[in-house]
Amino acid sequence: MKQAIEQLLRDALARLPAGQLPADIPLDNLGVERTRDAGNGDFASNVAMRLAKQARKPPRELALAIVQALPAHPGIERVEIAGAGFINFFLVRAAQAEVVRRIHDAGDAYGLNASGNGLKVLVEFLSSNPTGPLHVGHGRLGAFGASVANLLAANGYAVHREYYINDAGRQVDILAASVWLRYLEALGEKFRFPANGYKGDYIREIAANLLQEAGESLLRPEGELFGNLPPDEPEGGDKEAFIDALIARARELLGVDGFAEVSQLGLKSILADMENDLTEFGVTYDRWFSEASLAGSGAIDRVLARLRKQDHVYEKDGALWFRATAFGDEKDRVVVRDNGVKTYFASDIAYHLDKRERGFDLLLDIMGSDHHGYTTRVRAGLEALGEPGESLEVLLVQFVALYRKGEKVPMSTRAGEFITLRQLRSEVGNDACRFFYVMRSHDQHLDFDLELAKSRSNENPVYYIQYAHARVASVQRQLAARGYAYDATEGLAGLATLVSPQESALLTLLGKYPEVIQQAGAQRAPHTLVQFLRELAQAFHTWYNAEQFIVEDAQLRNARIALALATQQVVKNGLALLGVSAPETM
RNA sequence: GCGCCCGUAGCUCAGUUGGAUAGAGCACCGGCCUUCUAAGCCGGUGGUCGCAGGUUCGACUCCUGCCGGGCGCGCCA
Repeated sequence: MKQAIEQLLRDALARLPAGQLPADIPLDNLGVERTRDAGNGDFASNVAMRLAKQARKPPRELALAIVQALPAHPGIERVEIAGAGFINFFLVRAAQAEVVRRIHDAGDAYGLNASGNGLKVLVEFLSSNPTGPLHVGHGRLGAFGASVANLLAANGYAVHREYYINDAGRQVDILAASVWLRYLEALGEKFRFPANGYKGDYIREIAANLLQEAGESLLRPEGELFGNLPPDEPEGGDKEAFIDALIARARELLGVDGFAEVSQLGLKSILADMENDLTEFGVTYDRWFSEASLAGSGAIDRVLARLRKQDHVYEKDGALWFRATAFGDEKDRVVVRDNGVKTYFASDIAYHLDKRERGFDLLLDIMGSDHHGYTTRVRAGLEALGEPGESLEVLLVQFVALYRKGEKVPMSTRAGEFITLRQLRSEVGNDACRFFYVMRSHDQHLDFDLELAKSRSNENPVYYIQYAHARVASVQRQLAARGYAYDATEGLAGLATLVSPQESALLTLLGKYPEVIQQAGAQRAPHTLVQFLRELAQAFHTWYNAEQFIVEDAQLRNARIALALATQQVVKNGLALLGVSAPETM
């Protein structure tokens, strides 16, 4: 409808007598929008106000000229000029109810559109270090990333979901060392655990698996391991230096293969656990991409060679630096350290180039807000390799704070007192989790109220929306119980009977749904859909209380049930995009 | 110090990319169940949109400067 009105306005402007408007006025945006207030019609355009200056006419006078030139349209009842020069469009009411037929015909596909034009987009999200279980902060990234990916798919983008596994760096060595030490403890060795090791209980579980798989073959006496190492932090030393020395020693004692066996087992266990956790959460990926594979395939070296050839790198202090400042970054960045080790940033460039080489038009990265600064760097890398900087879009998601009974739940990874995603899911349920995580804009800190998420009452927005869906299912059950059957043909034929204010409000919202999907996708803003669903549920509950659906008059009854079913369908479609279930009973 | 994000009702937040009288939910006050689920509905109280300028027909929205909060600023990953 919006497009139709825009076309009418274009036609009207073209019909205006020559000289009324300068010839070169831009017609890309005619300012057609839904009105907030039904008193101002269904759609409004501010085009007369925008063009008033160029036309050298008062806005209202120009609006009048436009309205007089406006072609008739069967869906538009009347057009009014209001306020400073708004042109308000009032739709024919009976036509409005036709949305019920469209929803009936489209079913699960209602709201889908092709605005994405099949553009290939790779959504990389979460990509947490595989060194421990996912916690509540990761949960938000997962829920948000999955919902954004769903929205893009609904808008006709070709979406690929990917998880980047940081399995190549020092933290994997620390993981391996931690697992091995717990393994030694399990075999009765006694020593103090390193300050910088991973101390979570999951490490002990992995160590137990290691013991089962490897038996005592990896046992080495504690004395050989710790002899002649620099002091750890508790002894006044540097915990970083200590753990590095410990890792080097472990490699000596176990051999490169033995050490790799431990780290592979650790990685495998943690990744399997993450994938399982996320799958239960309804968050799935098309591919888990290994950072280590980039080094293995020579992709990083190829990138470095290209940068060298184009003179985008230089040597200083024994390290190799990328001229990021030439591409808008605030400082140059090291890609190869003086010890010959390639940095994480070097892998990042190679990874993003790889994405482009796989044919993705848009690279959408979704990560925690602490990764700020990353965008400029990686974009600089892409540009240096001849890729357009706009192909990379980064969404930074702000932190989550849990609240229990009004008190902030303390969380610190260091002290090991973090709450895992699994714990949260089992406490409040997947539906409430998925919903609460995307309820707020991603650039807003999220206060996650545990009591509210758990409450089975009208205070809880998840239940409020799900209840609308369940209520319709209940009406259907009641219908059958009273010996009626829903007749869709009659229902759709009787749509013109749906003219009460509540029905009209509901119909308007149902018609708006495709626009909401488009907007939420374009803005990568699932919370927009959340707001909409709440409004829709409210409009439904209001109607439900105002009117009986199961009435004697068969045509009216069927028409009302047709509208109820259409509402149910839209609630279901919307919740599906958010990864929230639509229950038949509650 | 520099960079990014945020500041809207008592609390948590929307605000359709510059439009009409700034909106929800919670909390609070008052009503509605012999009738399809009261996990619901109806009505009411509540605002100097952090502050000060600027841009224009029009600013919560854009620009500048302050104030306040969060995060980030390694040859870490």
